[in-house]
Amino acid sequence: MGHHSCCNQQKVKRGLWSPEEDEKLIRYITTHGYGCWSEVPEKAGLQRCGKSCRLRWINYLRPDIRRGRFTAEEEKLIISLHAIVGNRWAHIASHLPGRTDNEIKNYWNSWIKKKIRKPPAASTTTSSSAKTSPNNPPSAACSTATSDHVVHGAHGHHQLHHHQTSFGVTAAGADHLQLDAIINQNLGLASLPPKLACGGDSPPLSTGLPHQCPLFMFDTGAAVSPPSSLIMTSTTQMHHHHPLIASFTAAMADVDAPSYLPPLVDGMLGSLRCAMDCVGEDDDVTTDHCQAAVPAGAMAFYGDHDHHQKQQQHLQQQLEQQLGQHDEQWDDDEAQHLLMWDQEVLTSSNLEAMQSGAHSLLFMGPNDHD
DNA sequence: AACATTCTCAACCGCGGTGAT
DNA sequence: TATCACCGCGGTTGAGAATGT
Repeated sequence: MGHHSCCNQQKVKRGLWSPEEDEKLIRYITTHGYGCWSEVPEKAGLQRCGKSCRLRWINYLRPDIRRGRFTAEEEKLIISLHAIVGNRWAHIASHLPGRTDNEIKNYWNSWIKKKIRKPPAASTTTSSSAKTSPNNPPSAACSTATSDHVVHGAHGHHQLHHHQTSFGVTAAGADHLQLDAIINQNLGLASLPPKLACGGDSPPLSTGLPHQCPLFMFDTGAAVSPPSSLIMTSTTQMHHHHPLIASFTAAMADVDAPSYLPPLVDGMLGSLRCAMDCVGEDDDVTTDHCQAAVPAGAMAFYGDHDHHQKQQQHLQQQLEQQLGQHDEQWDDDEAQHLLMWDQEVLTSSNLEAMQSGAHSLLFMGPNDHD
């Protein structure tokens, strides 16, 4: 194992930090700040590299660090955010004040490890045999899969696979979407068709998890064929009590701070502004109508949108053609809640343009801001 | 009690992005 | 434009703690 390029010097200490070292670092940072980490070790009298000092400060010594177990709300937020941004721990951590990316990453990895270790047969049994140590996330401890399906994104199609492989096999070469699928399975979601996985007719879960699934995400394309991902947000089961709402309402209120938003929607700020304007202008649309929010920072707006019915029907056909490579019937009630990408009127041609030009498509609930 | 196994989490590594020169 | 140094991030490791046998 080599050393950092910044710490090739002799006498650079490695390994666990001693209380004395911590004290030196804290004293230095609190009096001088940390403008240049490479200078910190020398000025603080530490035989560490700057990188190590930075890590120690950020992950452990920061005064605003929040330690202790993750709350249920934090867990839900992590799950939802991970479904959107994947292993972008720093992004996820930015939504959890006082938590570090390292902490979240460790938490997630240990959780996933537990899931992978579970034999497939266990997924059809009750959770009574699951370890219920306080270390286990509730959602993991109560993960009684109700499905034998795993959703994979592959080569332009989303597919349902009967669960014939162990989690270990599935996860071994998996990207985060596959892991999501595993998780979703364990949340009892994957038994539904992907496009309806969050649908209003999904039965309440008996897992103790909120029965309103905030979102469902699946990969529809190979890397060379955008969109690389689609996020389907349910409407009927989302409501404003979801913990994500508060988080992203705050984000919406500060759309000039794009760094707050995950990159997935960095390019969507125009749409979001438009959506916010819509809320402001339409008296019939209250915050209670902003029933859905996904971690990507999008919102679904509810309201009277009869005049969009034809557009939606047309969109439905398009989606059925382009997305519906499987047998399930499109649910009209669900279709009611599918729209819409920008302030543009949706046509088959601009839908195609959207799909060819966008890295990701985010379908939100119907709005009527045109 | 002793040993084995599993879990937790702090720390390290290497890569990519960015800004200065 | 190329190079370099630095920073931040995600992946990984490994020591110690906790738990199981």
